[in-house]
Amino acid sequence: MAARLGSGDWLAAAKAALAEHGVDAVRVEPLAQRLGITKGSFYWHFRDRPALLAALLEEWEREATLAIIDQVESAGGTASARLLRLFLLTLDAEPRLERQLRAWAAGDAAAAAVVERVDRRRLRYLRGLFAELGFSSPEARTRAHLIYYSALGEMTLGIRASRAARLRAARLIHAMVVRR
Amino acid sequence: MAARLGSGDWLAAAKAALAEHGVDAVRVEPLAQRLGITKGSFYWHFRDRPALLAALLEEWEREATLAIIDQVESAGGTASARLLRLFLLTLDAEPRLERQLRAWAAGDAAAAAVVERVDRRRLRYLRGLFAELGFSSPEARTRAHLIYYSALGEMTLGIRASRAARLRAARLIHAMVVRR
DNA sequence: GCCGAACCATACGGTGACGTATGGAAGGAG
DNA sequence: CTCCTTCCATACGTCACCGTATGGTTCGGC
Repeated sequence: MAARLGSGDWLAAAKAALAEHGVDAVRVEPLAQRLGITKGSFYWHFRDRPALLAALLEEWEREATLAIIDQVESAGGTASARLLRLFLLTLDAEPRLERQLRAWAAGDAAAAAVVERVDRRRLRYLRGLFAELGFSSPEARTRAHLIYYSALGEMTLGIRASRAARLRAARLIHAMVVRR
Repeated sequence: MAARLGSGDWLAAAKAALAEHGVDAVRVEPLAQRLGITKGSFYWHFRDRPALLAALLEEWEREATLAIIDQVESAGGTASARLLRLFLLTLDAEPRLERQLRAWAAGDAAAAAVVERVDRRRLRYLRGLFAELGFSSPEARTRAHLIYYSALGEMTLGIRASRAARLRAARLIHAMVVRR
């Protein structure tokens, strides 16, 4: 069943390797071994390793922007409620991919460009929410940064408290950042 | 003049390579070429590449904790003033090393342990400042996290506004986080 | 049942690094 | 001046991976 595989399988394996061990583990021959196949398959589906990495970046850029924001927008509610919902969602988000992508971006211009675009889009969305709450443009900007940094920090830092503690912290931060 | 060099020169070169291009660029032979010397020298001063990386980690752990905190403590002032001073200092801090070390930590357990220890120490210090301001323990904890995440975000994210804008943002964040 | 296209295996040459072995050179103690 | 230590150069063997070449295998359409 599904003895043959397509470029999608390679991408999935690459994504898994990236999330677990970083971009440096996304190598053709190890992936082939992991897939129980030879690299002959890889060079049929992809031009070379850079092409795989580019595809990986492209896929992440698409997902990273839409995934959470869409989920929040479709739920609706006041700007403040959406903000809290958004923040709480990041508590349960899988941080490994996000983390490894930022690590990748530290040493690679293409990845850095993608991460920067994603950051900009997410920040723009957050600014919009604070604008809805009536904050002036620079105020909205700063508060957007503040809550975004917090979410990223919670996700990417090694220090992780209990879920209960993080939940309490999230509510407190939300209250501070929404308050006039 | 100083034709011969010691392990310190290798460490310095390694540190520069790390800051510029990440841990992956800290390789023996490229460093040797950059130093205008051969790797025969390296394997005299260091056991192997892991030993160099370990030394790099050790040095950073020492500097990263002391450097800023000491500077702030020696200046004195109220807890709030020290907090603001600390935050402003990070605006001019060189973010590349910090950034690359976190990237390194994403794929290496030893580096991750070091970064986590550094984070813990810095957070402990921040918690102390908020405790001085009279915040309860969990409140102090959350506020410490909040301001730490912000500083890290400002340092490590690709998006960097003008210095004036960042300064304004820093003051605003400080005000929010200090307010009861 | 045949054929072309899609897919995979195998074998190869090339590259950039690692670490080792061994033989100098340079510099100070005596 | 000599000798011992410290430091560096050179040459080598190895390894992991890249990308290519080429030949096999499977599958859908006819």
